[in-house]
Amino acid sequence: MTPGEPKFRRRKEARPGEIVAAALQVFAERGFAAARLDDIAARAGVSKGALYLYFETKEDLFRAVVRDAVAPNLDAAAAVIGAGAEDFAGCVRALAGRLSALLAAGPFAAVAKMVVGESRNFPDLARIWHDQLAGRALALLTGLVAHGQARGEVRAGDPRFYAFSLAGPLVMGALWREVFIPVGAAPLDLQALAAQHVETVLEGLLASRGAHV
Amino acid sequence: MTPGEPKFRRRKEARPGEIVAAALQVFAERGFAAARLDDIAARAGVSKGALYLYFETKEDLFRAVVRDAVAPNLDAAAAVIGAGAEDFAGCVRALAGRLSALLAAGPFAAVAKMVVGESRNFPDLARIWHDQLAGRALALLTGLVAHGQARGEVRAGDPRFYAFSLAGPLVMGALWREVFIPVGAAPLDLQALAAQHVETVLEGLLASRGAHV
Amino acid sequence: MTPGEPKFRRRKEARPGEIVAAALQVFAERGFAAARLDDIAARAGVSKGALYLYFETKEDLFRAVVRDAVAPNLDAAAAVIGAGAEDFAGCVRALAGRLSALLAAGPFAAVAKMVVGESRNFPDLARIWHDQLAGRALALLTGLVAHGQARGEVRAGDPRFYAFSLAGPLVMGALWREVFIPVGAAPLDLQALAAQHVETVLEGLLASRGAHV
Amino acid sequence: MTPGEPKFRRRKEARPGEIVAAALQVFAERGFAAARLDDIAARAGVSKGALYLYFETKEDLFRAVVRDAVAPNLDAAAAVIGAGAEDFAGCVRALAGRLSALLAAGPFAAVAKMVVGESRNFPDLARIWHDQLAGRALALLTGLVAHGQARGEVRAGDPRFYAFSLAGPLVMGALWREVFIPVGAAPLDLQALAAQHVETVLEGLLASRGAHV
DNA sequence: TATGAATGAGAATTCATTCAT
DNA sequence: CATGAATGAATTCTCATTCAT
Repeated sequence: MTPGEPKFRRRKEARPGEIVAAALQVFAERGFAAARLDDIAARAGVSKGALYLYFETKEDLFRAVVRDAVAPNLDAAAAVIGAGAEDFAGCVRALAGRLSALLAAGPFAAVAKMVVGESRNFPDLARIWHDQLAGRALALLTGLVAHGQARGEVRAGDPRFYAFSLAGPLVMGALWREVFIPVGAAPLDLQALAAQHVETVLEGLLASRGAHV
Repeated sequence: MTPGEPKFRRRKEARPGEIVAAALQVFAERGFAAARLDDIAARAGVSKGALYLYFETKEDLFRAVVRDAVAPNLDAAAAVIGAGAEDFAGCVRALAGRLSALLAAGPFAAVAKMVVGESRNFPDLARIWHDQLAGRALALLTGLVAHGQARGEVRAGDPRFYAFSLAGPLVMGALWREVFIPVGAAPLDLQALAAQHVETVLEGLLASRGAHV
Repeated sequence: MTPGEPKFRRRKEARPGEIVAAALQVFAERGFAAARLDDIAARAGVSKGALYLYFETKEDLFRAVVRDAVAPNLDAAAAVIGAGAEDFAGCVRALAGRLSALLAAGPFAAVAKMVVGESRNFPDLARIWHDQLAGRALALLTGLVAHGQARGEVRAGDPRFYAFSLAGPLVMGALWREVFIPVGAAPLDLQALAAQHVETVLEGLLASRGAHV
Repeated sequence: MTPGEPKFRRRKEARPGEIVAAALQVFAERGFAAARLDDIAARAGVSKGALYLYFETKEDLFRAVVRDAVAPNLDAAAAVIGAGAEDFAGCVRALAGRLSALLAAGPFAAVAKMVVGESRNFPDLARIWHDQLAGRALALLTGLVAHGQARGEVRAGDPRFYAFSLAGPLVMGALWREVFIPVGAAPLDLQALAAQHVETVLEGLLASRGAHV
């Protein structure tokens, strides 16, 4: 539109990323079916036809969005795994900090919302999300707990359930923000929630216990 | 067939309910936009036109589905509130049992998935869901915690965060089942998860604490 | 348009035929790819969407057009076969008369043009056309010739080639009319052509031969 | 690669011809509308943009293809005309041989198929085809017959119809090959067909006649 | 000349909604 | 009340054409 700007920006390399970024916004706002390719193209600053230079179909673009959201977070998760040399409590505290930072900052929660909403229509995406991210993270936590149990640091019990006890409030908090804040719910500080939750789940809610500390 | 003897005459009062039930299934499977009124009508055993005798638009039907899922659970929640005369731990244990039973049995989790997926397209539904159900339940829990703190039963801390600590694993578990079980994830026993989680969050994960008990 | 006419003509039985007839016109004029569903719908007096109540896709409609053109002519061909009790020359004369009448009257030539033009894009249609019509007719002629040879009525030679000698001028004439008359070529009386051709091919062009008769 | 040594430098004069040759293939396979310029460019080994250096539009390219197929055959036809000094039967035999050779070898039949299929969309091409080729050839044959009649070599009758009797089987044979052989029809030897047909049409099919020879 | 990324008008297809019956 | 044929606006996707490089 601006006369100074070139009509054809010759940058094939940058385009897919720009399009995926625009698509993420629109898909997160509208969901897959209600998102219009027109809107995505407009937000990416390209024509509708240009989308098809980089992605075969709307579904293909959707997959790219989810995959692009998965990949970087895989690295983050791996980094946390690598740092797992500490004792159980320390490890859990570190994890909670990083995870809540991730959830609060990135498009992570938005993509999760999409995956939840479209899991039946795109089972392979749900599978990717599970196999690459959610399932892997849960397995990591489960292993951490089991390891702690083996070392006598953690009390007996189903370690997978403990993983839900550890992660659930953060997941719920992230979705809560995504879903209810836009319609007027009270703000929610994910990192503060994470910090308090970790101590809670480690030490217990009951005061009688806390008194012993 | 015989005019005089309407053996299987469908009572018109039942129709809306049948349609809402059919719509719940289809909406839960496909999401709002991808759900076809043809399918809903077919599953309800009525003609497509008949839908419009009871609901103005597709959106109207969707709202009815969500509202119908909210209403009965409001009563259930109220019942739990009424039973809140016990001590904090007992009250939490009772709540967890009932809530996990609700989540495991009803269409609750499926509707939650829809609300999550369509929260941006139907902000008023997200608002209803929040104001009538999720927010109310969270406030109930928050109040319970605050009451426990006032009585010295619960340690210090942000009671709203504690509410997330209490409810999050159940919410995450319910969505997990809804999203990942259909694509091959390991089964998840929500009630067992609830039972263990309650003890965990009350007593703490750490073995050193448990020893004091 | 006329106020007296009902907006919704409730005649599910008649519609497919009307649509196929309209489609035949448009496909014959434009070819498959260049034909617009809008035009077909308009010519059939229905909305674009109505097309999809009766035909899955544009291809499906095209196939229906070709098939509908084949079926009735099969009966006509069968009738000619059934009348094969006479001597060779009489049989050929009868065939030529009926065939030229068919070609001159029906949508036969127009459909043939379509099949020719789209044979690579719709090989199955070319196959149907061959197996049900063209190949069958050629085989009929070939058999007729062979029978005549066996009875000593027809001179030696490849009977299939003779079949081309018999039918070719009619086929060429039909396509000629279809292709060149619209662009200003001189008119062509197919039936007169058929009548003269039959005598020609039976008796020979050469005058010296004719003198012997 | 080395600027000084253009080993495989494509001569620009050859380009249009290469493009037309590629376009002929694609148009013959797909028809005009279904042919994609991408495919033509790829088959010609040039970029899509390069097409527009030589041809204004897709239609323009299509016209070039048809015209290029017409031109050389005009010369061949003229040569046959020039050789018309012989008697009628000899002239016809010579024509049949050359014509069948042309049809069997070149892209003639494929282009004819295109012209048939697109005659309504490109009436000027049908006109060119008629005025330059088909009509001219038919007129040549008609004149030949009339000449033969004037010399008492050919029996009475409409000479134009006789031209169809002479050419029709070859035309039908050529289209038959083009349309039905690709879908599994029995092979067809055009030259043998031509050879037998000429004798047939000259002498007559009937054995009683042949006996007089 | 030559390229190929980008455009955008155009076409097929879908589906919520209407309405004559 | 109930039906389901019909509608047509909306959306995805294609591809001839352009133009900065």
